[in-house]
Amino acid sequence: MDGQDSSYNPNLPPSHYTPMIPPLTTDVKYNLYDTNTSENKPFNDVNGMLQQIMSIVDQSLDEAQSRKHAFNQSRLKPAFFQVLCEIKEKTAINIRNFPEDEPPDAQLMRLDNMLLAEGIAGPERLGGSSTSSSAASANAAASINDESALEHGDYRAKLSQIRQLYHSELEKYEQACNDFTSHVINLLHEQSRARPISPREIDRMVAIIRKKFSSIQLQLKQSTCEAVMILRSRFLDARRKRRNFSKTATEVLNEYFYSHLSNPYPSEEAKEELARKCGISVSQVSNWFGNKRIRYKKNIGKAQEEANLYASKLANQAAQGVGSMRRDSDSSHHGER
DNA sequence: TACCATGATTGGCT
DNA sequence: AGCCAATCATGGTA
Repeated sequence: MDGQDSSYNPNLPPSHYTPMIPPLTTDVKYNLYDTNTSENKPFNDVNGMLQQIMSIVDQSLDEAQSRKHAFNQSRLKPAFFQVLCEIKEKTAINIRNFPEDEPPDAQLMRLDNMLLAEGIAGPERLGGSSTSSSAASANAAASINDESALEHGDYRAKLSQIRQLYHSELEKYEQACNDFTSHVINLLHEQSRARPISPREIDRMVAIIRKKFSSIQLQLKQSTCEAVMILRSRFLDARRKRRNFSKTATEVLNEYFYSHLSNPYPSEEAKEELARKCGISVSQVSNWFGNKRIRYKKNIGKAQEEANLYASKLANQAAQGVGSMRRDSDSSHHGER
């Protein structure tokens, strides 16, 4: 075998050996390991040793126990264990056919990427995302950001809550995994004095444990991703997060609508101005007019009062002298109602 | 809690 | 691209 295996000595020095399983007998005779007794001599050459081991099942418990201890003290034991380890490597272990280098799980990678993208898994990042975006889209009414700042903060708070939970859980699993792994390693090391265990076997066991724990982590990551998705859909889906426009905004929009009732189709420039006045986006203005037109048409009777309301409002404004800058198309053509 | 109001979305049309 | 109509999903309220 290679140098790694040949250098491996599965045994502590015999003098340090303490049996894990206490002798079944309390008879002191077999607890004194006298290497000078005739029974122990056969362990000094390979053939004798093998013979002793093979016939151990025929012996009484006490006798077998005694031989076991004699074997443990034999100078041939390390070499013997080494051979057994090599045989194991070639046969029994391979039956399990443990995949040595399994490809990284695709799902796990996806989850990791997402967690990284959401700022859950990566390093803590400072909340500078909104400042740059608002600067970039200056025309999109600064007050929108003000209005949604509270919710945005709420979103970030919930996200960091998820992040915190994720990290503490992850750490917990990591800790548990390490504890368990070192425990098993210790156990195997201890057992390697009594039975042939190769370092590769231990490595494999560690790999198995890590795999088990990583599947637990996978579940954690999965549920974290789920939580983030739910959070996102709650907070970032505008449709779900519909807010009524402010009273002044609807007033401005209605004012325009009823003063242009004959042709309630604001131009792009008009939309932009309305958007600016109302602190909403242009597409929101378009939505509003779309909804308004269709709903006005559907229920003209009901809208009549509203129309009168805004008509009188306009009249008042005109009477108060604001009318110096006449509203262009209002009085000239509103024949239909 | 039921019901209506309202902003957003979707699909089809021009 | 802009619009209409239907629809969704939530907000507000009696």
